[in-house]
Amino acid sequence: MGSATSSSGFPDFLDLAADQVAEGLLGCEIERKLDGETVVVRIVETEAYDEMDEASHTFRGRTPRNEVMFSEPGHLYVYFTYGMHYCCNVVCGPAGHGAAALIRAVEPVEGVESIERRRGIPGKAATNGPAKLCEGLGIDLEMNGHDLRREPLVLRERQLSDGEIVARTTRIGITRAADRVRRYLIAGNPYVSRPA
DNA sequence: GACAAGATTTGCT
DNA sequence: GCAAATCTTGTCG
Repeated sequence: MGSATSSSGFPDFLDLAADQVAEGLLGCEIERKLDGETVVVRIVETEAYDEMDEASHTFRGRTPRNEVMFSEPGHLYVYFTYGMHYCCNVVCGPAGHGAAALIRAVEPVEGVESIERRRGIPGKAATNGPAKLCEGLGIDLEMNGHDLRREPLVLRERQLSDGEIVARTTRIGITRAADRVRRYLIAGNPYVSRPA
């Protein structure tokens, strides 16, 4: 994994393959500035996708929608689905390979009230799902392609706490390549969308 | 140009 | 546990 919190705080492993990035993102923080407020959350669950994956948006090549997944690692790929939900991913390397790590669940660290107000629901139910956390953090298509090194949405590397262990399982909500073990989560964390 | 499916969430039975 | 809500994207004709 990356070194223990580099000076800039920005992860140095994002140019690696999707699975390594997905695992490395666990424990990392996202700082979101919106409406004059600052919200900080900690990533507790992710999933890996890339061109060789039948379940990935990039499996059948480049399209207007997935173009961002082929851009520089460290950018945000946001997509709209089911006619009402947004989900966000961190673009992974190597650059131009159409890979990304879906952020499936986060744990509030700061500004919980702001998240709950936007979601209209208190507690872990406010951020324990890909579309839920996007709504809670006010992320939509306007953030597609955003550079995560800049405000108002910044990604910072953080180590897992002592005793925290990474668990791997098959992914959730997909029908193709459903048997591939590419979902990563912090074992036992109460904010994950579903236990391991 | 038309149609089916979708990296989900929520509410009701 | 199951189905509805809701609409964009990709694929096929």
